[in-house]
Amino acid sequence: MSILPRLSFKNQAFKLRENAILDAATAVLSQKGYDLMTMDDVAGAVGISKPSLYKHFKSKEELVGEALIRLLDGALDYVAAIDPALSPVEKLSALLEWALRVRLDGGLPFLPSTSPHVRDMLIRNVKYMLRVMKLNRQLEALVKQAQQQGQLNRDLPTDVILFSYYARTCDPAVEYLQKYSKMEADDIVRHMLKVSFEGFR
Amino acid sequence: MSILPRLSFKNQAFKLRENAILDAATAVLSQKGYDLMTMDDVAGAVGISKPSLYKHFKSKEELVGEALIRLLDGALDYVAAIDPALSPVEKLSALLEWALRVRLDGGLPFLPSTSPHVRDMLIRNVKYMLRVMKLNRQLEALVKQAQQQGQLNRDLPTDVILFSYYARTCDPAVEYLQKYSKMEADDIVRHMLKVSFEGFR
DNA sequence: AACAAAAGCTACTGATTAGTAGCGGAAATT
DNA sequence: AATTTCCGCTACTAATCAGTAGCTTTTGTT
Repeated sequence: MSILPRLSFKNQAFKLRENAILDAATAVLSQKGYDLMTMDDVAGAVGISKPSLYKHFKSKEELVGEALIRLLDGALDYVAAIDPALSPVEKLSALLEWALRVRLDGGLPFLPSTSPHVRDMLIRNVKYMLRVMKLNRQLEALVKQAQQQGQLNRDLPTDVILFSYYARTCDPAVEYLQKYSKMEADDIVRHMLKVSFEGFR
Repeated sequence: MSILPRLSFKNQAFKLRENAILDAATAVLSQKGYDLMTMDDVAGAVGISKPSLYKHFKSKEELVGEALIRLLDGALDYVAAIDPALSPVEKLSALLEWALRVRLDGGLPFLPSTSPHVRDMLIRNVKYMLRVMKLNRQLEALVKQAQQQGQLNRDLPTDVILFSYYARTCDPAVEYLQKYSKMEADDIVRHMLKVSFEGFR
C-alpha cells in the first residue's frame, strides 16, 4: 500500500512521456518520412536526449511500429464507435473522412506503402499485423455488404475496392490541395470523399 | 572527316551506356525508393563501377533527376501522339492507362510525392520542373475541356480532379493488386481506370 | 545531513554510403 | 616496338546516424 502509489505515479509520468514521444515521432514521420527521420529529431522534438528515448523504445523500428499501432488502434476504436444504424457505405465514408482528417491534422497516412523497407519492417511486426488484419477483416466485410446491397459497384472485385479505399487514405492529392490550392481542410475532405466514391465524372 | 566518325562512335557508345544506367536506376528506384537506392546498386546492375557511373552523372540527385525527366518525356511524347480525334476524357484515360502500364512494367510512378527530400530536390531541378509544368498545362486544359463538355464533374474544382488524376498514376492499390491478388496487368489497368473515373459505386 | 538509486546527458562506436584519388592496363599513335 | 592517352577500377575519405558506455545530477531514503 505504500509502494504502489509511488510506482503508479512514476509509471504515469513514464506513460505520459511515452505518448509525447509517439506524438513527436508521428509528427516527424509525417513530415520527413521514415528514412529521413532521425532519432535525434524525435528526441529533440520531445526535448529529451537520444539515450532517454531508448529507455522507452529499443529501436527506431520499434518506435515507428508503436506509432503506427497507435494510429491503427485509433482507427479500430473509431470503427467500433460508429453508429451501427449507418449503412455499410456510410460507415466506410465516415472512416475515410476520419482518416483524412487525421492526416490533415498532421497525423500519418494509414498505409505506409511508400518505402519497401518500411513495409517489410511492418510485416515482421506481429502486433502491427494483428491490427491490420483485424481492421482489414472488418472493412472487407463492409465492402462486401455494400456490394451485395448494390451500394458499391458489384462488377468490381472486392479487392479492387478495398485496396483503392486504403489508397485514398494516403492519397497525395490531399497534400497537393493543401499546399498548392490553399484549400480548407473541410473542403478537401468533402472533395476527396466525393472523388473516391463517385470518381472524376 | 577522319576524326568525326571516331568521336560519334564513342559518343554513341557513351549514350548507349547512359541509357543502360538510366534503365538500371529506374529499376532500382521503383524497387527500393530513393533513400535506399545506393550508387553501388545502380553501378552493379549496369555492370560497371561507381566511379564510372560518376563519369555520366555527377551526383545521385542528377541521376535520379534524369531518370524522372526521361519518364516525363515519355509521357509528353505519348500525349503528343494521342489521336486528336479522341475526346478530352478519352485522352486522359489513355494517358492514365499508359502510366499504369509503365509502372506495371517495372517503371516509376509519375509523381514521387513520397519523400519530401525527393520532392524538394526535384523542385530545384529546372529541367524537370519545365517538363512537369508543360505536362501540367496540357492536362489541366484537358480536364477543363472535359468539365465544360460535362464529361467530368463540373462541381469539383479542376485542381481536385487534376491532383487526384496524378495521384492515380502512383496509386499503391496497383502494387497491392499485383502482389496480393495476383491479378493480371490488363485487369488491374481496367479496374483502376474504372475506379478512377467512376469511383467505388 | 549522508547516502543510495535512478534518470538523463555528453560523448563515443561502428556501419553505411556518397563521392574521389590515383593506379593499372588497354587501346590508339608514332 | 615504344609511348602516350584515356578508361575503369580498387581502395579510400568524410559525413551521417543508429545505438551505447559511463558519468553527472537529481530525487528520494535513512
